[in-house]
Amino acid sequence: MTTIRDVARLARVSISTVSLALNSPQRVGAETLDRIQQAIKSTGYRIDPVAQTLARGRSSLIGFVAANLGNMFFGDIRREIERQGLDNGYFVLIADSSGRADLERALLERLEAQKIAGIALAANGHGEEYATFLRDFKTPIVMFDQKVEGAERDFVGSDNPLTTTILTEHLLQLGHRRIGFISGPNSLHTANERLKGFMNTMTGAGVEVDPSLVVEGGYTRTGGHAQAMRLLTRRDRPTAIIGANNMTGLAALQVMQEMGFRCPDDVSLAMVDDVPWSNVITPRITMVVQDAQKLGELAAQRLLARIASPEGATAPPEDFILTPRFVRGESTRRL
Amino acid sequence: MTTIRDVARLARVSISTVSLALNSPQRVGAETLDRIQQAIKSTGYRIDPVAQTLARGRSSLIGFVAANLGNMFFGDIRREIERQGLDNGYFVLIADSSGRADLERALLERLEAQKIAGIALAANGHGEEYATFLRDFKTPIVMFDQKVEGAERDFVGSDNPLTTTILTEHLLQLGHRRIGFISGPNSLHTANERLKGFMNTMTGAGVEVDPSLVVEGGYTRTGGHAQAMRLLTRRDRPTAIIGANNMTGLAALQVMQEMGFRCPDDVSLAMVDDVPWSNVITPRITMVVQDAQKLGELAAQRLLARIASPEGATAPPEDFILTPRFVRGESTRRL
DNA sequence: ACATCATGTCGAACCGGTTCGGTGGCTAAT
DNA sequence: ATTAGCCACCGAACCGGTTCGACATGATGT
Repeated sequence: MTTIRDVARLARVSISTVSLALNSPQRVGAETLDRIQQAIKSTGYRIDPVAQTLARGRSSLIGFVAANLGNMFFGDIRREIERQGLDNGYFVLIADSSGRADLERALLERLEAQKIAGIALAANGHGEEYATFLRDFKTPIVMFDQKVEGAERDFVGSDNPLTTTILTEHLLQLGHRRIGFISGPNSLHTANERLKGFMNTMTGAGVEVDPSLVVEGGYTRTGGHAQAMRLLTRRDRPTAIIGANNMTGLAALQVMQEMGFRCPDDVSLAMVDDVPWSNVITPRITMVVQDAQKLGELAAQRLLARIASPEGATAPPEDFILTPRFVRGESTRRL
Repeated sequence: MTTIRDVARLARVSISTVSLALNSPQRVGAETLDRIQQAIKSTGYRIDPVAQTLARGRSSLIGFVAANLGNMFFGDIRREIERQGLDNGYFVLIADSSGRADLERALLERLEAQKIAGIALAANGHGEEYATFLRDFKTPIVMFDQKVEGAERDFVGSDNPLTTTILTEHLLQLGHRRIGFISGPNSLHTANERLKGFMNTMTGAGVEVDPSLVVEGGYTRTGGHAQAMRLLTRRDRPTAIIGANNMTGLAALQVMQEMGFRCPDDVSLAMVDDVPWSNVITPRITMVVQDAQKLGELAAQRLLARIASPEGATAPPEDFILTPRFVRGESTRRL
């Protein structure tokens, strides 16, 4: 391994001059700069990022923390952050919290110990104590998808109440009144907002919500499956089901198939978020989708800005809310 | 930040003793050890991984490099490696090469500069020069999925010729003779082996293969779509199609749906590898699946063994080949 | 009683960079 | 001619650990 000292010796300058040449070339004399660059070429010198991190107190790594990388939604965001990160010289360190707040916290602390430059986080914790933890974190954090009230961090997400409002209005328009709603964990911001969107739209339309038709599927496949099963085995089963995310929506479809119900003839279905290959699933599911790529873009830009400049670090936190898009499928029919 | 020197001062020992206490407690006197641990508790000292990496010349990070994290297959493997890694104190640094060999190589070099402890790699490069690059890499590497001849590294994968052999035999048994095969990039080991499995089974059964029915879909959704389109728009279109991986297989299904063909009534379909939610796709696709979790387990174990012990580092490379499993769906019918 | 050895601890060098307070030489202002 | 100021460069301290050789002490062997 050739070090900065080897380069200095070869170029007959001090190591501090080499360091200068590397970091602020304009502050070094033209001829000297030339000699140094020659020496770098001929030795094949590559700066040691670890030593640099130790000396600078900050690495060129960016952290990406989410609940479930298997979910295409997070995958798309990750890809975008990784792309922009690499372009700016950052490596992306990925960690999957599996939706566990305690694990997520441990991960964040480990990332911080690595002197990571910044973190993109889809939080799974909640509550005041957690918000304080996030607020006092010294490393720049940009939150996406899940907003944590009181964390006072940049946030990039979608208009979540709107997602379910759109789907609910759509179903109401088709004549549905008994609508089952498979919600997410009430510790999650998006889950609460989506539930709110549903409830408000229903009551706003003068339709009373049967509370037993609102179930909590944990945003997961297994949770969604169990709850869809509960909804569909009832005598007075709903005429339509809304899945608050892609996992629970598809789980509901799976249950319908397993139980021999036909969608949409027997039960209508709509959900929030897309999945890969949704266009080969029969029936094409009616959904509201978020622009994951755009979300990733915004999150990455904001994070890089925070990291790069001192003024970026002190700017007040900002929210970026995108409007989701309605995609009509064939999984909903007029009653 | 409290450092090792703070702890040393508080425990009234030298910093080297604190370091000893941390790394080989049995070499430190009981009473001294006690004082040091007290000091650690009371200061809340946490070792700085960056400084440790610099001093040791090796970090506690593991790299995971694959072509497409969005593909569930890689996702499952990643999850397993991450799980085992975390259990052993390793963080997993993920990088997506997007299937580009040059990018992959750059990523590997960056990982090495981070003094990463080990790498799990699904290679996308090929050729002798690339094999040499991998062989001479100083960091432990365990390869999975894609074997690179001459790299002389541990390899964890499936019996790839068998995957397509099984599918081909299945289709032959159903009376199919004109079978379209959407292959992967011939720079990839798995693609070649799967193609070989198909060709050998066909000729072994005395069936001549129409070379124009063997196309190269690049293992990607778009490539698979284009090639499936070519196959299905022919007058003498095949009666069955095999997708060499999940992307191309599903792309073929998508084309069938777009063109109004019914599967399996008009064209039969089979593919290698599963996708999430395949059980809500109609028809249920006949496939041969790899045990991704088991693959991840093996890869992680092997990598950790290489990293942990000096004898592990010198052990000769070994191949671990798993047998894939046939999953019969309803996408293939008797002619 | 003396050489031998194991045990516990320490000092100092080292890993490979960054950064800050100089210093010497040269030009510009007074 | 003197002072001021700037430019290019350097020395040394520092980031926070690890590791190795040395040393003091007390136990063991003969």
